[in-house]
Amino acid sequence: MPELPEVETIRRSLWPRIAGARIQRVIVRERRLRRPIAADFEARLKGRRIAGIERRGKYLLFQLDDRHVLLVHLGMSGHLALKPAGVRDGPHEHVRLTLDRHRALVFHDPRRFGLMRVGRIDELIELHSVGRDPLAECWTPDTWRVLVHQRRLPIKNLLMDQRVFAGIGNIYANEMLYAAGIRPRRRASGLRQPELVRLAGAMRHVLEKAVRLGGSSISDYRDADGKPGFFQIHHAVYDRAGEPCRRCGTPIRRILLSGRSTFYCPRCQR
DNA sequence: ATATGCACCTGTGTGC
DNA sequence: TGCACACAGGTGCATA
Repeated sequence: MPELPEVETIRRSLWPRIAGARIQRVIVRERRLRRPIAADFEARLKGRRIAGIERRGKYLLFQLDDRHVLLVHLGMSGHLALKPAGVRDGPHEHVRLTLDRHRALVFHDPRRFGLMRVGRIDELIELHSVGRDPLAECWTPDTWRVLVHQRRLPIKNLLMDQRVFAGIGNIYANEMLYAAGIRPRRRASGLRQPELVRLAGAMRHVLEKAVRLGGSSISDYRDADGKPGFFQIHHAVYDRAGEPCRRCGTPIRRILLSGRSTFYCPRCQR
């Protein structure tokens, strides 16, 4: 479900409320996530304080006071919510961290594509292949030339490659390609300099705007306080097949790229 | 090495 | 109303 803007929104809404909180109890109701939750998960968390929250791509890293890290990935349908302790668990609330001051941090994930792990940061192999943050880095034309060099795959697939651009998923790949006026199927290596410059600007602009608006709430995404995002109101192409392009009125097209729905305006994107 | 297809899950919407 | 099917914000592994 969540891409960079949604994960960043959760991080920002969570941190001021749980900074320094002590984890008093750990309740795991379902260990079968993308990978099974390890047997020592509870013991490694109990009694720790939350010393920081960092984001790497779509991963959240809760820094603990013993130099370990709680790694969380929300997959397609994962949520993190801060609730009053004692509120009854719903059917898909797999992990509950009871905090001090009568609160609980709850992980909810119907499809169970999410991930939760505790370890030293160098033990968390998932992080080894996470690429560079599209917002944190300065993307120069030289950087882009290296990235697209001899890459014959569609540019949309390159944008969604987490080893390259950490955090971009299906919604924002579609939206930034529209903003840049580039068709999703174009080969990465075939993009010309002005197109790369437009794409670099669109990447930053789309993601920053989405973060400002709290991400996209398609069906049930909420931040840690239960508030929805509002970027979906501004989607130009995502999930708008057949609807008129906001710029030229041409119906938005839907195609499949590597099995993922892909949307574009045939007139505005070349 | 690189690119695609499919599997992993549950929930929801659509059409018959 | 019920049923079958397609599809959903992601990732990883097997296969060409």
